[in-house]
Amino acid sequence: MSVALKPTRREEIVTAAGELFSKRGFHGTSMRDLGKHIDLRGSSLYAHFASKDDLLWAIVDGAARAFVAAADAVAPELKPTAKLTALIEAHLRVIGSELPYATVFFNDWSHLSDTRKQHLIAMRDDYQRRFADVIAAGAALGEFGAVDVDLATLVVLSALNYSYQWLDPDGRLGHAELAAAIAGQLIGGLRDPQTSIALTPTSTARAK
Amino acid sequence: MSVALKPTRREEIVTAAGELFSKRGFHGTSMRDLGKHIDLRGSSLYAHFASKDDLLWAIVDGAARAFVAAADAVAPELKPTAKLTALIEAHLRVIGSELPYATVFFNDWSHLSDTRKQHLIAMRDDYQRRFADVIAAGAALGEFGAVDVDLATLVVLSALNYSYQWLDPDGRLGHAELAAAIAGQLIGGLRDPQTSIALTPTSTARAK
DNA sequence: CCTACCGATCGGTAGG
DNA sequence: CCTACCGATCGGTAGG
Repeated sequence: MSVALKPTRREEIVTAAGELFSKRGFHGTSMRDLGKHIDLRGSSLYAHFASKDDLLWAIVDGAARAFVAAADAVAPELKPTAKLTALIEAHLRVIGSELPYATVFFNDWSHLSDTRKQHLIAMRDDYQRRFADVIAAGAALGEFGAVDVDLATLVVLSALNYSYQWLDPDGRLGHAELAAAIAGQLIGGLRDPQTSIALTPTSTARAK
Repeated sequence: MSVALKPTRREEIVTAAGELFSKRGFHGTSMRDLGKHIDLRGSSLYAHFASKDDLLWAIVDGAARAFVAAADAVAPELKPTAKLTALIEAHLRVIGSELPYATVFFNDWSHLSDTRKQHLIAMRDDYQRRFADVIAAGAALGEFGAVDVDLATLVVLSALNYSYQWLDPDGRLGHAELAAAIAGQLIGGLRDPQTSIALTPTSTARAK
């Protein structure tokens, strides 16, 4: 919440950690490396975080909460198409506006301690259900076709999540245009999923 | 190619590294850890690989080649819709059949040495172009709508790539069904992208 | 492929 | 927030 002016030392640490972890990975960054970036001894970081895992958790949990908060801000009374559009826009906004944190979130969540990993998975399942519910409602109302809701949800969220790899806040398209185009494409796929074309049996050989 | 019987020691190492790196990450796995899993001292691994980076490269380059080989096996004369379906199926087949390698490919490619990273990015750009070309051809022929080709390509490949996180070779759906459903959804989005709905200005507050 | 070893570095603590 | 330090471990090499 308080971000703009006079970041606390703790915030400074989290910001720097977000940048370093996102570039070199959690295990590829040492506490000493991190300290150097904010003129602090590595050992002094432990006055603010009891462990490296706690620091990772600050980032990952913060990102998870940002996703939930953005989805919470979507008007609940919207019809499925409009609601899914808003959810997609919100999701992309969080990724785009907090790219280093989003990168750490997606790349390094698996290196959290077991308890926290479980906690995070529960949060993710909840979050995912919001998308699934909207897609199911859209299918029920005829706004979307008769899709496999769980699979369709995974496809939509996959397309959104992987965008942390290529989203460019300073890119050719502004956020609104980008989000609208992506939402349009993903929702088009829900409205009119194509029935499968018989696949020619391509190479049956395993590639390796 | 030679996989079924009597793996060489080198293959054994790569297989074990694929499993460990995919679980704990490249920097989270030590050469000694790896050695233990195949009854070898960590130092003995250096008789087969000159460096840990070489070992990561064996995995990542192998996965990259598998993607290219699978795409090469797609009949070139197919019309855009059928061709894109086949490309999607091929991409998912590589991920699903080599899940640990695919996981390392997507999670740890950024930890390669700079030269190799550059090499890999060039391969990826080539590979990506195959998808972009088919989508552009489809748009030109009217099989697809007038999409932003580069963006539409990123959305399709993002949806496919992130699937390494949840694809389950022993899951509810078989590979063919799964691939057909995913391809149907993604191609539906290219055929009939929805024009954007005016977005209500949801929370303008940054989430963090 | 092993033993023995290198210098460097790791996450973290004690005690101020 | 620092100095000094802990035991453990890292990637990698020498020499067989």
